[in-house]
Amino acid sequence: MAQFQSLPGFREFYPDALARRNHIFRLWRQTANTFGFQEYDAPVLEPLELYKTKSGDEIEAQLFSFTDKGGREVALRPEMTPTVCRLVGEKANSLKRPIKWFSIAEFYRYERMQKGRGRCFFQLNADIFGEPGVEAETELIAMLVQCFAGFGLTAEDFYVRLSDRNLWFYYLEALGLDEVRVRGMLSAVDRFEKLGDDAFKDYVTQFGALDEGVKAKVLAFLQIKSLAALETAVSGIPGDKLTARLADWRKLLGNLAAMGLGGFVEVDFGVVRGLAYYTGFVFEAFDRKGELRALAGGGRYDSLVGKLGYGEMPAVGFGVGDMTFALLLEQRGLTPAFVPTTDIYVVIGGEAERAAAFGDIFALRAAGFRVDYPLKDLAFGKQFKVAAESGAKLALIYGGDELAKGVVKIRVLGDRSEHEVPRDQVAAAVRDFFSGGAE
RNA sequence: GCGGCCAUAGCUCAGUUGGUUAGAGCACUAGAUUGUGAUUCUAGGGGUCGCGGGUUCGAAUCCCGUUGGCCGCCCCA
Repeated sequence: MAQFQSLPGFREFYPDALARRNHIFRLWRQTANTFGFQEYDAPVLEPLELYKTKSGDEIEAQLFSFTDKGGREVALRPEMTPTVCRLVGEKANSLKRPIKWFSIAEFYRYERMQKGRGRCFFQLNADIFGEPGVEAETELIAMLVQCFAGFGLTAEDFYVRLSDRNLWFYYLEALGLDEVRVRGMLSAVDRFEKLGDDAFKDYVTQFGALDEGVKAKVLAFLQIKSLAALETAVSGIPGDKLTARLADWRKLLGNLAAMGLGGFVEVDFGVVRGLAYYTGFVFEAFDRKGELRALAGGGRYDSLVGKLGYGEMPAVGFGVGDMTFALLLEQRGLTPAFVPTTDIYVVIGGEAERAAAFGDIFALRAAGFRVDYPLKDLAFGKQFKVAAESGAKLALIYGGDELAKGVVKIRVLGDRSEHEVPRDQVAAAVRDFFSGGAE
C-alpha cells in the first residue's frame, strides 16, 4: 500500500486538522491587526548565503539546502528574521516609522523530530523596526501575551520571562571580563538551567579556571527574579550606562503593568537566549507547568540589518511556533471543535425537482450563503440525516408536492419546525432567518 | 550525529508454544426505509501484517538489515 510516504518530519493537514490550524492563524492575524501591525510575505526559497551571513557556516547542517539548476546555492527558509531585515533594509528610506510588521509563514529545518518540533512548522513573526526605545518592546510583549490570551489562556497557563543581554554585558564587564569572555559566559548562563555546574565546562576549557568570586557573582545574578533584586545587585557598580539601563527597565515594566500585563511577565536573568545577535532585552514564553519547550522567543537585534549590508536599523521581534502552541491549547482543552461549513442543505425530490432547485442554489451561493445538496438522488430520510450531520441550520425542500403548489418548504433543523414560502420569496426568507437569528 | 521503545484495515487494537482463507470495534458505502433526522438490524468495500532478506515443510509470529514513528540527548535561529 504505502508506496509513497510523506517525507520525515513533514505534516499533512486533513480538513479537520487544517480547521484547527486556520483557527489559530485567524486569531493571531486578528490580534496583530488590532495592535497595528501590517502583514507581509516573502519567498520560501532564499540564497544560502543569507543564513550563513547571519548565523555562520555551521547553520548549513540544519538547513534544507541545495544547488538549483542555475547553479545557485539556495535554502528553504528556516526563519523569517533575515528575510524581513532584507525587506526593510531595501526600502528603509521610504518606510514610515515605526515599521510594525508581521507574517504567518512556514519554515523548514533539517532536524530530528521531537515533541513540539518537526522539520516544517509555522511561525507568527512580529517585528518593530526603527524604534530604539523600550516602547517597541512594550508593544511586542503585549502583543505576544494577547496572541495567547486571545485563546482563553491565562497567567495560570503561561508567562513571559524577561531578561537583558545589555545588562548582562555591563555586569560581566564590571567583573573584569573582556568581550570574548563575556560571550562565553553568556552561553554558559544560557545552559545553566539545564546543565547546572556543567554549563561552565566549555568556558573553563576555553579560558582556563574560573575565579570562584566571579562565578559566585554570576550565579547570584542569573537568579535575579525582580527589579528590586536587580537594582540591589548593580547598586555598587558605577557608570551612566547602567543607570540609563535601569531606567529602561523601570519604564518597560511600568508600561506592561499599566496595560494590566504584570501577571504575565517575570524578570528572569536566567534567560539570555543562545545565539549572539540579540543586543538588548530578550524574552521567552513558557507554559507554567514547565512541561513543554519554549512557546515563543524574541528580543532586540539592533545590529542585524546593518550586518546584512544595509543602513543601521534598530529592531525588536519575536516568533511563535504553531506546534508547541497547539500542544498547549490541547493540554488546556482549548482546541476549538471543528466548525461545520454549511448554512443550508437543499433536499431534492428527484431529477425533475433538481432543475428547479439548481437556480435557487446558485443564487443563494452567490448571495454568500454556504449551500450544499446531494449530488445524486437520495431517499428523503437519508437527505435529512445528511442535512443534520452537515451542521446546516436550514433545509430547503424541493419536492414534487411543493413545486406543484409553487412553494418551497423551509425546515429549521434546530427545532424541526417547517413552513412554506412561495418560490420567488425563498431568498428573502433565508436572509430573514439568518439576519434575525430567530424563527 | 547518539540512545531507548515501537510498526497488523482510514483510526484504536486482538491475533495462543510458528500451523488452514488474518479478526473486532469505530469510521466509510449500500439496503431495510419511493416525503422527514443522531436509534436498530443486515450486507459490502477496504490488509501483499512498513519494506527487503534469512531460518523453516510452513512466518504477522523467530533472526538480520532497512525505512518510518514516538520519546530522550546534542542543537534549537
